[in-house]
Amino acid sequence: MPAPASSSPVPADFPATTASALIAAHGGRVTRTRVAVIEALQGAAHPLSHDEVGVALTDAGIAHDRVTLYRALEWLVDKDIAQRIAASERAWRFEIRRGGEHRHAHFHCDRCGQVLCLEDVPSDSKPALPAGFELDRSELVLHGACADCGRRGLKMEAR
Amino acid sequence: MPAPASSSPVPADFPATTASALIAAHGGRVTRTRVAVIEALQGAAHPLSHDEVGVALTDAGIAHDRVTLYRALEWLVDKDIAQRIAASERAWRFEIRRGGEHRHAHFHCDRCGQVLCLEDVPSDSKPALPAGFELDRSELVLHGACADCGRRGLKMEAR
DNA sequence: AGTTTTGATGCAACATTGTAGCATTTGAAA
DNA sequence: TTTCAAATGCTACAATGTTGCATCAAAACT
Ligand SMILES: [Mn+2]
Ligand SMILES: [Mn+2]
Ligand SMILES: [Zn+2]
Ligand SMILES: [Zn+2]
Repeated sequence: MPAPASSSPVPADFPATTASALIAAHGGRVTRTRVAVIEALQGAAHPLSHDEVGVALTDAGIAHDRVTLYRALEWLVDKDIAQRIAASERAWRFEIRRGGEHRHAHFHCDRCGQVLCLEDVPSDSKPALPAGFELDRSELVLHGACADCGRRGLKMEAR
Repeated sequence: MPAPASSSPVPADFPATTASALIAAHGGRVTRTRVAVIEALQGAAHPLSHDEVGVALTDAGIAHDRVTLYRALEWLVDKDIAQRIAASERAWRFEIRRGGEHRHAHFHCDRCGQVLCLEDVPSDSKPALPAGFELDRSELVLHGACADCGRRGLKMEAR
């Protein structure tokens, strides 16, 4: 089912939801890679690592290069379409930033390394900072053991 | 002023403060490297990267190997003498864990990469987690621009 | 003080994660 | 269709950690 071909300039401030609309709205070129990356992030139930996105692209039959993928993700973050999460593993994780949604905390299982979105735990503390400091955003990451891993049991299946 | 030489078994549960006492209290061997690392962390005004600790050791005239340093830091974290902070730079940072102190948040300047301890911003939220999850600790990192960098001005002197 | 034990170190090699430079391709505007 | 900057795909490279293993030395034991 081919969508109405071409035209229809996207209203730039309307919360676009399709990948191509999002890209175009930010003045970027709509490429297969970018579209696929966005769709991978949109379809994910939790923040994806660079590598996981890569797998998703492969699964979708989209050839891709490691570097291109890094650059695509970087661009998305830059445009605020996606955000990076440093959950204390070595690798960053990425998730789509749905318009209007407020920031939420994440849970990092120190056992299996999984990262979970805690949609209803806000991450927006705005404490008083030393003079001259300007706050951009706050990132709250909880650490512990996920249900699958259970607190008791072995130690350290992953950092 | 040489401390009373030798002897005096350290009361293992008293909050030891000297490096050697800390190490011994955790059943580790008191080595020059470990002592120097702890003292570097204790003397630091902010969390140090592996590399910064290395410089401190060099300054203190302590020869050291990259790997040994990593392992020393790992051991300290393992024993809960120090803690790791993932402030979203590539490299971890380490800080001493002073007994009884509650966890505090950190500020990461997205401009210059500096990390600052926000001693009076607690980082101890204990929100409700999905069933089966167990919380160990929570890490709160604020992002923005430090006073030196100022919000306005150039972009991206460091990630 | 000498011996022994085993934790800690040093070195080399490797792994992971991300960047930079540059020639080539391609999206999309003209 | 043509044009041309933006994206891509290499290839190198940088930064940060890790593994294996032979050697050293802290501290316990005699
Ligand atoms: Mn999330
Ligand atoms: Mn701190
Ligand atoms: Zn887990
Ligand atoms: Zn700064």
